[in-house]
Amino acid sequence: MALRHAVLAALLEGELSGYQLTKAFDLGVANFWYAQPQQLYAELTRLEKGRLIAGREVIQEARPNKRLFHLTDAGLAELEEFTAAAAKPSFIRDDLLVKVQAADYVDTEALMAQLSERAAFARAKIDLFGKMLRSMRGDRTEGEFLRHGHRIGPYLTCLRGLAFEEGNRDWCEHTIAVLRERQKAHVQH
Amino acid sequence: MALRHAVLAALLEGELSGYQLTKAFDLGVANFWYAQPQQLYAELTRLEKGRLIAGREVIQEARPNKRLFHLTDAGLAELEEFTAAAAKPSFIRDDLLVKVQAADYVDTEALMAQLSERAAFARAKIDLFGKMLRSMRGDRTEGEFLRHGHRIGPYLTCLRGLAFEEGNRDWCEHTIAVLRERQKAHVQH
DNA sequence: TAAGACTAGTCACTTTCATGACTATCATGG
DNA sequence: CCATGATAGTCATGAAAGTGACTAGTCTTA
Repeated sequence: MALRHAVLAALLEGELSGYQLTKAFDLGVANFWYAQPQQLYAELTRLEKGRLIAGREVIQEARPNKRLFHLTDAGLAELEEFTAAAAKPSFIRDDLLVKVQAADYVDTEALMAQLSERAAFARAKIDLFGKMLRSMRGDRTEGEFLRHGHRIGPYLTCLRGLAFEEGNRDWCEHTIAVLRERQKAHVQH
Repeated sequence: MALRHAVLAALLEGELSGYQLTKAFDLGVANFWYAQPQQLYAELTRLEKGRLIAGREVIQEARPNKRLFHLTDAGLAELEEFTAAAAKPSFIRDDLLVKVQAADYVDTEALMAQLSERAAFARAKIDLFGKMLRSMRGDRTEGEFLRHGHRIGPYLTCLRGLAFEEGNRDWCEHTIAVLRERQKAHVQH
């Protein structure tokens, strides 16, 4: 029951089609969850059956018809219940960390390539988050916006995403530097 | 195929029993993955069947007998192959972020309680990581250790875990402060 | 003007993860 | 001397997440 609530939270923004949701959850734009189209469509079906969301069909001319979903009262209640329930601690769970854990025993070259790829990915997301934050707060300062803005949830999660990716970038760069220096030292012997 | 490689990477440390592994992966001590005992035992069984690890029984007097596992050559090869393969990007996936995303619509009191619980948890882990790092590097400085230490993988992943938890702590505290100030402002109207 | 990307979604299937309940024995504290 | 808690695991089952393959029309651009 996890993606479930992420979808409900996303629908707080207003009406969204399944396809729009996939855009948000897909390429990592959603900074608080991630899921693939198939999972989202399946979840939407389940949620609609449970009457936590309701959809209405929109007939379109130039492109396929779509269904726009919105939260029902029951859906909002469910989300509130979920928020009140105790959260389990979260952990990093990342292939790349497993690989670095094994760094002393495996091919360093391949590992460094992956670390720099990840660093590049992180930089791209940092960029994206910066733009999203700016667009959410408009011409107000961050402090101003957080004090008086009317919808700060997405802004706050975006801030976490930003910090997380900055952490990724810094760690990847640092790790690369360490591995490179050891490589150099090793060659000299 | 993810826990699988995390277990292999953990066994690089040397021989470990299933029970010792659970201690490492359990309460979040392992900074690069997390799993419950049942999953680990199941994974160990699978890995042994696939001959990626091998176990030997140790008969004990005062406590139950145990099986110590170690990597086989095939296991090391598998780990190397895994490390060379492209890593998929990782995402934060956290209940708490979903809840904050909904912050504008749900009970703030309960949410703040969870945020401060999480902050406390993060502080505890920061402490733990600090101790682990110190014990790994001994009396050397970090730079010294990273240049010349003979096993730096766990140290590097530990650094990522530390930074992650510092990020959690800071974000939780900041978010609490923001929510509290809004609450205050709201009451005054 | 054909290839490729975008909108909009579905079906079937597998792999992973998580949970609860259970069995033993021994050591320690109150 | 009895209740915890640590050591060392096992079994069964359910929930969640991930993957591949597909349909079908439209818009863009090289």
